Amino acid sequence: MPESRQTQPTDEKGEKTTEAATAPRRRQARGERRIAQLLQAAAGVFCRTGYAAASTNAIAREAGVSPGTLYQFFPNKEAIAVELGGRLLHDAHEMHGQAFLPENLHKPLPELLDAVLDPVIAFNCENPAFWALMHGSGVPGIQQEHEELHTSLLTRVEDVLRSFCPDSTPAELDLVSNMILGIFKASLDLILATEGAERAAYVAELKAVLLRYLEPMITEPHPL
Amino acid sequence: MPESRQTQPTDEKGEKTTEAATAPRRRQARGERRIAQLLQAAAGVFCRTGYAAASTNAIAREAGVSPGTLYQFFPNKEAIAVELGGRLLHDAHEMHGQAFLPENLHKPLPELLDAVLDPVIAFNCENPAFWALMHGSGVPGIQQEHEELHTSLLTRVEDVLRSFCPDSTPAELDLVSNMILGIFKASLDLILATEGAERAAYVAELKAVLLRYLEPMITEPHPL
Amino acid sequence: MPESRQTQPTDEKGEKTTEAATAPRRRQARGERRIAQLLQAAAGVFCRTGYAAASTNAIAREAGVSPGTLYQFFPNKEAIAVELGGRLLHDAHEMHGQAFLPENLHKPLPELLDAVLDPVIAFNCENPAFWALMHGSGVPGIQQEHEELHTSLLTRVEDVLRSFCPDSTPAELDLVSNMILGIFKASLDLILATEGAERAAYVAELKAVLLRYLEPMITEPHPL
Amino acid sequence: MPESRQTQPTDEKGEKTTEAATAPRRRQARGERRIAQLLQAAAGVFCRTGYAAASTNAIAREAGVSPGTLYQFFPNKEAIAVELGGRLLHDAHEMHGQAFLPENLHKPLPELLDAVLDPVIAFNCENPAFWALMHGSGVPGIQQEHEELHTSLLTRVEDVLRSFCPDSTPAELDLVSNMILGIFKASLDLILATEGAERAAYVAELKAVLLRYLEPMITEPHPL
DNA sequence: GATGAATGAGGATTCATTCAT
DNA sequence: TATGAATGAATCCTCATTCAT
Repeated sequence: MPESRQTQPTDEKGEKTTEAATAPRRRQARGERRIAQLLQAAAGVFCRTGYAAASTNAIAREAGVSPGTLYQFFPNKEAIAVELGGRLLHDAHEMHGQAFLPENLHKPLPELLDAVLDPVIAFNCENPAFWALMHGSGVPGIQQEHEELHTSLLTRVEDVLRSFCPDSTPAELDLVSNMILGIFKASLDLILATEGAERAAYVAELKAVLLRYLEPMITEPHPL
Repeated sequence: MPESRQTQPTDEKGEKTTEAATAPRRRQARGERRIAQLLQAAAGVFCRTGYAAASTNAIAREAGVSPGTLYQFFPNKEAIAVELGGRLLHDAHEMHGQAFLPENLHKPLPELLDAVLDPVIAFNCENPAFWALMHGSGVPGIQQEHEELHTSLLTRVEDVLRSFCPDSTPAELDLVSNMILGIFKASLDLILATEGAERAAYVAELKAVLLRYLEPMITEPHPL
Repeated sequence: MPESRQTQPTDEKGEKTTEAATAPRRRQARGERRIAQLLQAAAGVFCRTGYAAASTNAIAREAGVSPGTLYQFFPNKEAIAVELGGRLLHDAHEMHGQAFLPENLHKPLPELLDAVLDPVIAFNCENPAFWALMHGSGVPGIQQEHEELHTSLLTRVEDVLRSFCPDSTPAELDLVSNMILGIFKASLDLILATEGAERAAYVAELKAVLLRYLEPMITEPHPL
Repeated sequence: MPESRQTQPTDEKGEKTTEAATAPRRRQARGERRIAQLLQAAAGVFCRTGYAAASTNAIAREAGVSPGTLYQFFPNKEAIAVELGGRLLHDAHEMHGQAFLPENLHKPLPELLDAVLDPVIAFNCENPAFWALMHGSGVPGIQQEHEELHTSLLTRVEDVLRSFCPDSTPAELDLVSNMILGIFKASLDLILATEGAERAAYVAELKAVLLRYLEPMITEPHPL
């Protein structure tokens, strides 16, 4: 487990900013930097070669440190992926908060799709490692994060869906939400694999698919 | 390609073709069986652990033979995956031929979706290794097979699409076909992950998605 | 041990040339052919790759038989080399008998060198495997043959030498004979590595070296 | 070339060059020692079993380290042989510089032979692996070193020869030089296989052979 | 006798992880 | 802490040899 997670020794008392307190803090700062450096390197390597084929030595090399240093911060290879996944997951959660703003629920479907999908797509374009990691590592620790992510997203999608089709059974909601997520992921692959106008076209197409899929289900007339 | 495919050495004595030809054939039959056995074992291991994490020794063990035996028929690990992929690909191509029958083109969209999707889904349910292999092995030989499969499917989908929307530009056709394939693959994941009624529900949902996505594009009125 | 060496079941009585006796003989003949075929193949492979790097499967393939067949005639890889070495050794001994004819001892040195060296060189040019095998296999069985060959040659050379320098001590004889053999082997490498005029030049040079080396040692005036 | 040769990463902090530079240097020193240790072990194993039969595990065991350690310094088995050959080659070149001093050219032949042969023989007696490696490994990398060595020696011998027989054609020089080298190598085998007085006797005999072989060719009268 | 499949120990090499400095 | 050498189990693959047919 990375040191960054260790409960910092209640340093918030603020007193005694003398050497005895400054040195550890500086060290911790350096540690944070190292961890960030290592995670960024890991992100790059995972993206390029996938989790399984990524060697810890390669990650250390990419980060410009020795393998020993890597193991000073992470107990093993999986922990790196889990921590990286965790951080990205955290950012993703925050981003999802922005995307699924309650006020969006009252927009008509096309605008809601824009409001939700655009930031999610943007996030994934900026953090390609996220998708690469979550996809298929086969590692329990990450699998769990993936499921966490999936469940969280599923819940959010179901919430939106419920506001549009209040009469649906939970089973229906689950079914449709999973389809939506699946369609989204599939499109994300195409979006991440392209650039510029083509990418934009896939984004538009994704929205079209979802719009046409969902429109007939809407039972609750939305304002405007 | 396994070595057993080598042209059998035409015994020059020529006498007693019954006995002289039966023995080699029987031996070849044993080899064929071993190959099938090994490929089936490989399918299982690949399915469970993925290509990269699958060890040749594990495959041999699963097949109940020694590692040396495996290498009597396959020069290396990749060759196993390529041969397995090739065989499944072959079966897939045949199945696609059935699924995309020319006569299906004249059916209305819902029936066409049934006619095309049902056999493809059935095939994938019966050969889960196919999807696992084609997905992400990172191995050149399989990558190529995957692309071959993808291109072949893309072409077939485009052909269908063109008959429905003759006015579309090639770029549009390509875009939409890729979306269709993506949606199909995403749904396939869900379908393969479920069973019974739930699986059937996902199948139905997939058809609904495609139907609603494609219906507005139809420009060519189909009979009835 | 090859069957060819097994004491043939006293078949020389000559009686009963009927089927009961003919069949075995034919079988034995076939075995002899197989052995010759295998040894020839082994000679080729040993020549090309050396003993250590030569695989029994490669020898079998070169001979056009299966590995199992090879082991029907030879118990292991070494036995092939030993038998091959033994046969070549046998031929070499015969050839040496021709080269070291007693009458040659009375020729003047230059002619004696021609008489001895020419057939030996010819033999080695025709049987390059001989030299390759004898050289450096590291295998006990062959090592022994090599020593046998070496000793036999050494004795012959010493005999010649003694007739030229009857006053030499045994130690001197041994020393000089070893030098002569060494010079011969070194030159043989050069001779086998070249062709045509260049080869002839090396042969001439070898004789020159030996002539000049030995001439000053001659104490016994030879006739004519 | 072992990885340890990589340029040390110029620590950018620059402070305390005493401590900051000593630690890496010490580590590098350890690496150097390991490499030397491994090469010495390899020399022993190659000498005993030859290159092909030498296993990397055996070399590591002989060096008292784990197989992984060996691969920290050498990328593969061949690299060990090449590096070992390279180092010995380097030493040999230096030694040849001493042996073929220009001033030796003006000595009479017997003294020149002493001046040249004695150090070369001494070197080979002290580094028996050199000869073992250069002889017959079949590995491209070493083959090349062997040829390099051979060419270098050939050139030096031709130079000496030319000063003695200025009228010889290049072809003659090449022929004779190759013979000289061949005789030398053959004698070296005998010298390395013996000890004490016997070894000295072979050395003397080698000189006698060369002296008698070359004397008649001398056209240029040397001083004294 | 012949075949070729089967065996399994052994060899080269990699890589996650630990340790001395 | 940082380093990079050290470890050794695990992997892919080879090949001499045996066995069933």
